[in-house]
Amino acid sequence: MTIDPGGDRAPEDLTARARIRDAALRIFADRGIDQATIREIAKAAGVSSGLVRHHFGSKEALRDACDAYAVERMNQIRQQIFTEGRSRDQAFMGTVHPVAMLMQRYLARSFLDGSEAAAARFDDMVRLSEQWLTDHGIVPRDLRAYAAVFVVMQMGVFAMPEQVSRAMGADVRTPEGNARMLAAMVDIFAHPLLTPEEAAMSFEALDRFIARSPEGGARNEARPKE
Amino acid sequence: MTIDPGGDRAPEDLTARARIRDAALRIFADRGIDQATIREIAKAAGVSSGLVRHHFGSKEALRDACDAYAVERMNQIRQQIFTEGRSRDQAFMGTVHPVAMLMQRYLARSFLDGSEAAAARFDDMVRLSEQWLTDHGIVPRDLRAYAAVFVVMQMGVFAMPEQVSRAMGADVRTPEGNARMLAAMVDIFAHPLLTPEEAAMSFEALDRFIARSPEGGARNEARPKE
DNA sequence: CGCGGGACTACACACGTGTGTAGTATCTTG
DNA sequence: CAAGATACTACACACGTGTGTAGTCCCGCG
Repeated sequence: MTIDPGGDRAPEDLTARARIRDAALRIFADRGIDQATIREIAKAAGVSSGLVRHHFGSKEALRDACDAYAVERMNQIRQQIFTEGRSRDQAFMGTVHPVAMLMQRYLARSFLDGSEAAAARFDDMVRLSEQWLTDHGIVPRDLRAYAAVFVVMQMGVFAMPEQVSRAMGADVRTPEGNARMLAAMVDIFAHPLLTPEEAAMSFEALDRFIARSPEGGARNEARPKE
Repeated sequence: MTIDPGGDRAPEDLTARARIRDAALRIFADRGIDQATIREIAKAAGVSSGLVRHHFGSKEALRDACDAYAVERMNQIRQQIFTEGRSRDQAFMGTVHPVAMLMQRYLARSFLDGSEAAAARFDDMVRLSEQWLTDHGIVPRDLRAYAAVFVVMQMGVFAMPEQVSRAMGADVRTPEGNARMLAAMVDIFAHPLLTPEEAAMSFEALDRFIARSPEGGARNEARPKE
């Protein structure tokens, strides 16, 4: 099953440029950005490889276009869910949207590969997480590290869909499999996994390492790129 | 700072074969397996590229050797920590060991890239997680999905060290930065992030999707490859 | 000493890659 | 209609890759 990043439009109705971008987004998300080839994308879009270059200039520029489009689509979906008054469960329901699923996988790949745009996007997500945590009255020992780890944990789930699918016995790239995976995430975050005693012992041991470092103790220095 | 996968031995004391394997492990973990090149590994090991082939036959075989060595080293470390009677916090303290840090990053890359050995290793970790959860008296709604997601979440942290480091403002590839990151993980798992009401609403919404699928409801079918 | 085998290197090959270029079709617009 | 731009293709180039091959060095052993 292939997901159309454009939504409900039929592929033949799209311009070649849009078809290329959609194919790139999907293949980038599936194979990883470095592994994907221009020719493969062109073939999937039903055009020549030269046309990809004609429209986007380079692979890097094509990736930038995908980044921008992914962010735009995610914002659209967020907006749509929000204005539909589904704010109760927006955080998780948004991710079962087929297009959102694809975008999440694309973004995860983007984080893995690394780029300026990806870094900026990641920092956005960390900021959003910090806000969410603060709004929920959660006050971690180390807010920034907490939020950063929180984000990578969530994205890790979208970064290794094959492993999760095989272990679960259901394809997480389908809405149903994805929903089941998300339900497991909710379950994880709904209950504590460590007893206070276990956590205290781990903290004590880990703090010894952190304190040993000259920089490890500093926690609230200026954010890189605010 | 580069970590020596072999431990405390000086690089010049190792055989060329071991130096190649160590260099491969480190470069695979840093760049990703597909991105790493034989020539780069050879250069890092101080040998010719032909020697890599002479000793390992192919890149895939080199990777297999790294897989086997990573598992072996991880078991050694686990054993060591266990026999030292540090079982209280073994789960997290083991991962601050410099070699263990590297192996975790290697394994994460391995999961991302995908291979038979990686899949088997992942399934091992899922099984271990299921056991750990059961031993801790945690009974999730969907044990297999829960354990699978739990594993990818943890590995996701090791898969995107650059993103976490930048957001945290400290390199998680150092023992201190890693310890700080792990402390954040402990903090996340020590307290619930969702209220029972929030979790219930999310479950209700997600279950609608799961129930819609013919396969989504089945959860305890035979494990693939037990 | 002789010599055989493993460690090791230098070099070449085939291939896939992103990119460049020239040319053709198709659409737009005055 | 004319003509210029735009969409699009086919083909070639330079380069890095994993892999193959021939040859050299060196150590152990009869």
